[in-house]
Amino acid sequence: MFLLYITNTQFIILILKSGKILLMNQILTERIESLLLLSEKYQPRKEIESKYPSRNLPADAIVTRSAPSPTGFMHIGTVYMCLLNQFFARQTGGVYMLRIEDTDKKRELSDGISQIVDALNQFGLVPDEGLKSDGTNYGNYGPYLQSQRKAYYLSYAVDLLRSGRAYPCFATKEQLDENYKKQQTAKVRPGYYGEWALWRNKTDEEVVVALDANTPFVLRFRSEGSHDKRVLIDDVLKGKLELPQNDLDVPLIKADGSQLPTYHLAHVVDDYLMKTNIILRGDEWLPSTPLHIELAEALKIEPFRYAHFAAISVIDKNGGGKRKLSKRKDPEADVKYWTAAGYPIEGIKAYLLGLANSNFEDWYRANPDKPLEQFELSLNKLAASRSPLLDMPKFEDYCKDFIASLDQKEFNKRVIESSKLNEPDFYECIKSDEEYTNNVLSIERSGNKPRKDMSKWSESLQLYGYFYDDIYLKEFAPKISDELADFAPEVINEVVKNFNDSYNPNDDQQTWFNKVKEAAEKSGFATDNKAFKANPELFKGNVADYAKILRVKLTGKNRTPDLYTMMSVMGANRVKSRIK
RNA sequence: GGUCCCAUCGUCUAACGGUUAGGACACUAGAUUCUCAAUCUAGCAAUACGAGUUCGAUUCUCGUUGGGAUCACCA
Repeated sequence: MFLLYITNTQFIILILKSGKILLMNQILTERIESLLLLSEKYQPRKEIESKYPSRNLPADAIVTRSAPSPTGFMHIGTVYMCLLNQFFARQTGGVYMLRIEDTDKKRELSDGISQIVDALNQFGLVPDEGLKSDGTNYGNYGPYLQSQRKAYYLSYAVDLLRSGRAYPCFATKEQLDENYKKQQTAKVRPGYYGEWALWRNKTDEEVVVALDANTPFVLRFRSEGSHDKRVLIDDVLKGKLELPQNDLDVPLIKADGSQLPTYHLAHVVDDYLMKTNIILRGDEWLPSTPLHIELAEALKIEPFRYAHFAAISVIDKNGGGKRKLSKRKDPEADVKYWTAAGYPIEGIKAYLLGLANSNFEDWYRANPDKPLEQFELSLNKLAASRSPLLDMPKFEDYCKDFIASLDQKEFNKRVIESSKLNEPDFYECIKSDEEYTNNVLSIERSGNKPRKDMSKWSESLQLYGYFYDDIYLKEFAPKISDELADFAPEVINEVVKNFNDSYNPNDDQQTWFNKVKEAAEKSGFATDNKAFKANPELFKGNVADYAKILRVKLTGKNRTPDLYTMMSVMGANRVKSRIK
C-alpha cells in the first residue's frame, strides 16, 4: 500500500498507492498523537490483541452482537435484531453479545443502558456476554461499553495516523456547511472527499498554526478509494452487490472533547477484537459498508461478513407512504408501548419470528406446545428484500392465540399480575374471593375451542370486571340504558319480570334455556327464528333480542360469554340483584 | 440530485422457466335451536408498466414508473 522511509532527519516519507508522496514531520505527528492520547495510554496493537484470543468454537458457530446506543427508549426494531442475533448464535453453538455504543455523549440518556438491558431481560433475550442493568460487564471479550474502550480506539487511530491513513482536520461547522453549499451549486456529490477534503493536503506549517492556536480537530481517515471504482460485497442476506468504493475522509475520533470514536472506527475495532462472525445489522448501513471495508483494510483486518436486513416499517399516518418505524413519530416503536399495553412477550416474539421467517407460521401451528426457541431460524429465509410493514391485527391474532393457549393457572397468574400493576380496584376485587375469581377466569377457556377475545392483559377489566359488584356498579351498570336504547322501558320491565318468575338457579342448562324460551314467548318475542324473519313486525324481537336484554342487565355489555354459564358462576343472589 | 436496494392479493409472504399463482392475517356471507368470541364452510382479492429471450416468463435481460435506504464530529 505504501512504503515508509525514515530519513536521518525528522521526516517520514510516505509513498501512497496512488503514487502521491507525503512528507510528514515526525515531531508534528508526535504532537498530534499526544493531543489524541490526552488521558489515555497508547497500547501497541500486539498488546491489545493478546487480550482477545480466538474463541474456541465449532467452525460454523456464529458470533453475533447487538450494538444499540443508549440514546432513547428501547426500539422494537432493536428487540427484533437481538432476537435474530440470539437465535443464530444459539442454534450454531455460538455467542451473542450486547455492546453498548455510548460514543455520543450529547445524546446519551442516564437510564439508557438499563432501559436496554431491562427490556432484553423482559424478552428473555439475555446476551451471553455484555452488560448488566447497573453497567457491570460480564464476558471475556469486554469491556462491552464503548466509552470504556477509548484507549483501544485511540491506539488504533494513532496507528492510522502513523501510517499516514489519518490526519487532523480543523474545519469548523461553518466551513463544512459552506463546502456543502458550494458542492450543491456546483452540482457535485456532497461530502468530505478529494479536493473537497479541506485539511487533507494542508502543509505542516498550516497544521502547526492550527495546533498553536489550540484549535480542536477531528481525526479523519485518509481514504484511498475512488468513487469511480467498484467494491464487491457478498452480503449474507442480499447476495453479491457492487458498490462504489468509499472516498470519504470520515471522522474517526471526535473533536467534542470526548476523544471517543465514531461508529465506523468503533465497529471495525470492536468486531475485530470481539471476534464477531457475522455483522447482522440494519440495511441503513449498507451504503457505508465500502467505508468499513476500506477501514478494515487500512488496519490490516480481515474483512467481515455482513448481513444487512430491512427494518420494520409502518404506513405514515400523515403522508400515507411507507417508511421506517421511527422513534419520534410512532409510539409503537417503543417496546414499552407494547409491554405497557400488556401484549404478551411470547406473542410479540412469535410475531417477530414470523416476520423473519415466513415458514415460522406453519411451524408454530404445528408445534403449539414447543417453546419458540426450538424453531430453527434460517438465515437464508430471513426476509432480505424489503422492510415488512407492522401489521397490528395480525400481531394481535398471534397474541390472542397465545393467551388462549395458556393453561388456567398461568392465565390467572398473568391476569392478576397485570391488574395489580394497572387496576388496583379490580385487583382488590380479584383477591377478595379467589375461588370466585378462578371460576370467573375459567369461563369458556377449557375444551379445544377456547375463547380468543383477549390480545393483551390490559383488557382484563373490560372482559371480567363486571363479575365483581363494585366494578359492575361503577363501570358497567351506567352503560345499560345506552345499550338497551332500542327497547321500550315497559318491554324491558316485562322481560325482567318474566325471567325472574321462571328463574331457578338449580336448573341445568337445557331446562334453563327452555324456560328462557317460554319467558321470551310470553313477553312477545319470537322463539322460531324463521317465523321471526318472515314477519318481524309480529314480534318485539327474537330470542337473541330477549337474551340481549338479560345480558346487558347482567353485565352492562352486549359482548359476553354464554349467559347460562355466567349466571351459574355469579350465583342466584348476584343475578337477581342485577336483573330487576 | 448522486449512489444502492426493492417491486406477487389490503398486509406478511410461497411458488427447480411449465401451478387453477398457494398460505396466513384482515374483510364479506352462511352454519352453529341466545349475543360476542371461537369453530366450520364458502367468497372477495395479486404477479406495477413496456419491450426482449423462450415452445412457454411471477421467475431471466433491458427500459419506464413507483417505493425505500443513504449522502453528520448520530448510531
